[in-house]
Amino acid sequence: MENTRSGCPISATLDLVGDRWSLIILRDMMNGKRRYSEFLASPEQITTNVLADRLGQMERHGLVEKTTYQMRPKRYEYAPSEMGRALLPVLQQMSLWANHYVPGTWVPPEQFMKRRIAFGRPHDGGGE
Amino acid sequence: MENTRSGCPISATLDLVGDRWSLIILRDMMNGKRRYSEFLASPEQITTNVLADRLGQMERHGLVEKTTYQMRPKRYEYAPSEMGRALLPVLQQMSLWANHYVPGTWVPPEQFMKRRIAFGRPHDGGGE
DNA sequence: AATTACACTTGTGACTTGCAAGTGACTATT
DNA sequence: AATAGTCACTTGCAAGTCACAAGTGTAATT
Repeated sequence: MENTRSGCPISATLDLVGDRWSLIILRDMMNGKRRYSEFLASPEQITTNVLADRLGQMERHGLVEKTTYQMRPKRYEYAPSEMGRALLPVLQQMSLWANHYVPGTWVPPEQFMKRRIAFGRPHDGGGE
Repeated sequence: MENTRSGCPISATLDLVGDRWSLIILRDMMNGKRRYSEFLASPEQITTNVLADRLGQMERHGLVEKTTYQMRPKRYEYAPSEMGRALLPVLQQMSLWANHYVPGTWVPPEQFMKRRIAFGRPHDGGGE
């Protein structure tokens, strides 16, 4: 999941977030979660090594920004970048789709579904 | 990638199509491709075993319908079901996002981006 | 000094993927 | 009639990714 398979925008998106976990973490961030332990607490039960790996990957790709929220002991928090936040419409469409076609899925809160994002000017993903 | 991790519609969607290939195959189907050899010919270069596996998985999950288009020798074609076609908005949003944020991605044809789908009545995914 | 909290890292085995080659049913060509 | 070709796969194996459990480093708390 590192370099790009083709110029197709769909495959490019999947090369960045086309796995079982990245968009779950982004979803949590959109809902205000910021810390490692908060992501671990989600019902999908991501494991610690995969979480650390995905956070690092998304940071390298410019989807997530890592900041130190406390020195001594050093503690970090993770927030979605503009590029990361701009994936909200993808998450919203997935939600609408699953609510229609996958029985038993819950309906997300209005504040999640109604939120609108605005694209900023494009920037380079800052690949590794 | 088989049973559901939580009731979250995003995680449910990812449980069905959250891998590197399923949505690429669906994209090809949305663009009219129907046959095994056509999917293999795409620039992303899926391998034969993964293609066979994903087609079977998506068929079992009700995203794809397999029909025999010729007896003697038996030949099959794969078309997206309504459930599969309903993922178009997800693909469109991914395209918009990548065109904005991932340099070098091509812009999909208008007929792909402008197409609109209508949700039918919900139906059960037809688990395996 | 021992315990707790947070944010990870490491080790191991199981599962999934990529790559290459082979198979079976037929059709077309020589 | 034998050979070659097409299509839609299947099989085998090595390499990569994942889940699960345990351990590490820094510092505050008791």
